[in-house]
Amino acid sequence: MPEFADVIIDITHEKVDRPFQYRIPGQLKGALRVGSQVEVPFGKGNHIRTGYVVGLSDRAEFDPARIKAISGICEKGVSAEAQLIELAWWMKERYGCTMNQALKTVLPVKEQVRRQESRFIRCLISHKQLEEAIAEAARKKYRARERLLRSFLETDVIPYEMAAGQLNLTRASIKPLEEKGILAVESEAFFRDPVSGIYRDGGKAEPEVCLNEEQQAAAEGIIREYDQGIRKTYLIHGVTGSGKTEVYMELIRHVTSLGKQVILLIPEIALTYQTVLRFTRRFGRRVSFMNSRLSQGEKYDQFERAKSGDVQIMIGPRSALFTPFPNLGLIIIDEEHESAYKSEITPRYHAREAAGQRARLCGASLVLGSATPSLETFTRARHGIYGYFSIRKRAKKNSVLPRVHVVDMRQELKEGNRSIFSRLLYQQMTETLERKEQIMLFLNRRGYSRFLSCRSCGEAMKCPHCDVTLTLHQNGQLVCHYCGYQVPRPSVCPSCGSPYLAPFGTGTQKIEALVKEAFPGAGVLRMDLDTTSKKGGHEAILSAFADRQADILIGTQMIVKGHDFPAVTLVGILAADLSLYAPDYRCGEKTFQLLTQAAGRAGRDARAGQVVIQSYSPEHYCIQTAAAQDYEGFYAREMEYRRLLRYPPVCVMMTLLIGSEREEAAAAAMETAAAQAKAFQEAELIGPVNAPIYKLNDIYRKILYMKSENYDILIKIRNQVETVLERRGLSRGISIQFDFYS
DNA sequence: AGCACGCCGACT
DNA sequence: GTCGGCGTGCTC
Repeated sequence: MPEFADVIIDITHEKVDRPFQYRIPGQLKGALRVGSQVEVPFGKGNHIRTGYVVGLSDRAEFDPARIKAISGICEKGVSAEAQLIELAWWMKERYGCTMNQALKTVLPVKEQVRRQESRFIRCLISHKQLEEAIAEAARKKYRARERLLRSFLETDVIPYEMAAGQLNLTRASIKPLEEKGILAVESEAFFRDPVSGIYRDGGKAEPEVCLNEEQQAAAEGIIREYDQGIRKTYLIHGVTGSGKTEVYMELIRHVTSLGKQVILLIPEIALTYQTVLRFTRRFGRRVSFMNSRLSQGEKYDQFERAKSGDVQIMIGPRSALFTPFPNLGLIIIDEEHESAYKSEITPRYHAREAAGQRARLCGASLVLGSATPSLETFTRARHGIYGYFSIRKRAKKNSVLPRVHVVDMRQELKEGNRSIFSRLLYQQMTETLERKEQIMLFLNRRGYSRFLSCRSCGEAMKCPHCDVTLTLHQNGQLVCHYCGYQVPRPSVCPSCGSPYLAPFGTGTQKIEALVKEAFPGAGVLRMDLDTTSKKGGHEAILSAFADRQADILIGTQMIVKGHDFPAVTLVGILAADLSLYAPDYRCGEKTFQLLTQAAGRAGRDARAGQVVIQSYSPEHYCIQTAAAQDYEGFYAREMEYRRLLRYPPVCVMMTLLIGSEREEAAAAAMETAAAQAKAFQEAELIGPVNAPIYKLNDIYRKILYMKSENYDILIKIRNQVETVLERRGLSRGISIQFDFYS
C-alpha cells in the first residue's frame, strides 16, 4: 500500500506545475487512486487547495519531515475523471504543455455563471411593416425598442445576448413586440431544420439497414474480436461513398448493447443537419452532438449528461474525445486523415494519438475510417499493428466510381485556349446542364484574383503586416487571407504612380463571374470562407444546392468534404497543382487526398459520374494515382519519397517555431535553441531558416526542423531548449511553439 | 497564484 | 529609527 501521493495543485501557474508529494493518511489508504481529486494544505499559510493525484509511491523523494498529509478526498471525481487525468498527464509529457493546460483541455471547466442558452430574436414581419413599427416606436419615444427594430433592417435574425448587451435592452422591451407577433425569441440549436423548423427528438425506428458484403465483413470482423475481449486499433479503408457510416452504426449498436459508451469523432464541417438526422433516427435520444460553438457551460452540461448515463453516444469534433463516459467501449474517428484533428492551440495534441491513448486507458477499441488514410495509419495497418478492412465497392446499388479525365493545361494553352476552362470541361459542363444534372467546380483559392500588380514597375500589392500578396475581392477590396487586413483597391500604383494595375490569377469569385458569363442560364452558388462566415451560411448553401436551387456549386476545400449530392454527375478540378508545390513535406499527400475526395463527389447515384482534373503537371504521380483512384500506387510512390528524404512516418519530426515582433529577438532565441539541439547526436537538424511566410501579423518567424528515430530524444531536446531559453532570459516577449509529426 | 523575505525611500 | 514599495523565490 503506497505511503505517498504525487499531487498536482490546481492553480494556473507554471511555477507550481509539477507534482508535490503528500503523505496518505491511514483512513484514505486504498480509496486513493491516480486521478483522484484531493484537498491538500499548500504554501506558507497551509491554505486548503484542490489537486489531482497523478502518481503513487512508497518512497519519499523529499525531506520527509516537510511532507504534509492529504486532508481529504473529493469523492465526485473518481472513475471517468481518473482516466482523463491520466490522459492529461500523457498529453503533458508528449506534447510539452503544463499539467494545468492539459487538465483544462481534458476536463470541462465549470462556469461560475449559470449556463446561458444561446437565443436568437427573429423578425416575423415584412420590411414595410417593420418601417411602420420603427416609426411608432420613435413616436412613443421607446428608444431601446426603436434601436432593436432598426437592426432588423439589416438582418432578420440577431443573437439575443448581443442585442441585450449592445442595445441596452431588457426582457420588458422585447416582450410586447413578441406578443404583437413582430418578433420571436428562439433558442437555436444548430441542428434545427432550417426549412421546417423542427427540432430533433426521440428517434423513430429506422427500417433495418442491410450491409453489403464488404461492410458486413468489416463490422463482423471487429465485433467478433471485440466479443473475444480483444481491444485494438482498426483501419476501415473505404472508397468515397462506400458507406463507412453504416459500419460505424453497426459497431455503435453492438458496443452500446453491451452497456458501454461510444465516442464518434468527425470533422466539424461534416456535422451537418443530415448527419444529425441520420444518427438521431437510428439511436434517438441516446445520441448527443457537440460542436465548437457550444460555450464552456453548454459543453459542461453535455458532459454531465454523459457522466450520468443520459446518453451513450457522443458525436462531435476533436474535443468530444474528452467526454467523461464511465465505461467507454469504443472510439471511432471518421476521416482520420483530416488535419483538423490536430489541435492548433496548446496542448497541440493530435486527436488520433490522444484517442489511442484514451482507448488504452479505458480498455476500448479504436476504429479509424478514411478513403485516403494518412500515411502513418496505413503504414501501421500494413505492418499488422492495426486491423485492416477495405471496402472497394460503393454502397449504393449501381453506383460506380466516376470516370476521371486529366487535362494537360499546357497543351490547351499551346492550342490557343487561354480560358480557365479546358475544352473538355466546357463541353462536359454544357452536356451536364443539358441533361439537367448538377456540377461542382473546385478551386482551392478564394477571392477574385490572386494578386494585383503594376504593369509599369512590376510591383505586386503586398500586406503591410505579412509576407504575402493581397488578394483582390469583387467588392474592390484588397484582402490579406492570413491576417484579415483590408484596403480599397488603389487606382494608381503606390510605388510608381502608374495607373496600369492588372489583376493576376483566378479565385472562386472570378470563377463565379466567368461561369455566369459562359452559362447565362445556369444557377450558380459559391461556397467559400467569404460566403459561409455568417452563422448557418454552410447549411444554407448546401441545402439550397441539395434542393437543386442551383445547377453549379463553386467552392474551395469545404465543398469536397463528405457531402452527398446524388444529382452531381460532373466534378471539375480547375487547378489540381495549386497545393502540389507548397513548402510542406505532406503537400503531395494533401493533394492526393483533396483530388480523391473531390472526385468522389461525382456520381453518387446510378448515373455515371465524370471528373475533369485540369493540371499543368498531369504526369505527377499524385495526380496520376488520384485520377486512377489508386491509393496503393500513391502510397508506394509517396513512401519512396519519404524514405529518401527521411520524413515521417519513416522517422519522427519535431518543429520549433519561434516568433517575435522584434526580428533580432527571434533570431537570437533561435540561434541558442539550435545550438542546444545540435548537442544531441541522435537527431538530425534542418535549419534554422525563416518560416515559409517569414512575417505574419507583424511577427517574424524562424523555424527549425528536427528529425529522429526516437520520439524520446525529441522530447529531451524540447525540454532542454525550453529550460535554456528560460534561464537565459531569451523567452521574454517571444512565442515558442513545438509541433510533432509522426 | 499567494505569500514570505528583503532591501531602499519618505515619514512619525 | 519605522512603515511600506513590490522584486525575487518558494510552496511537498
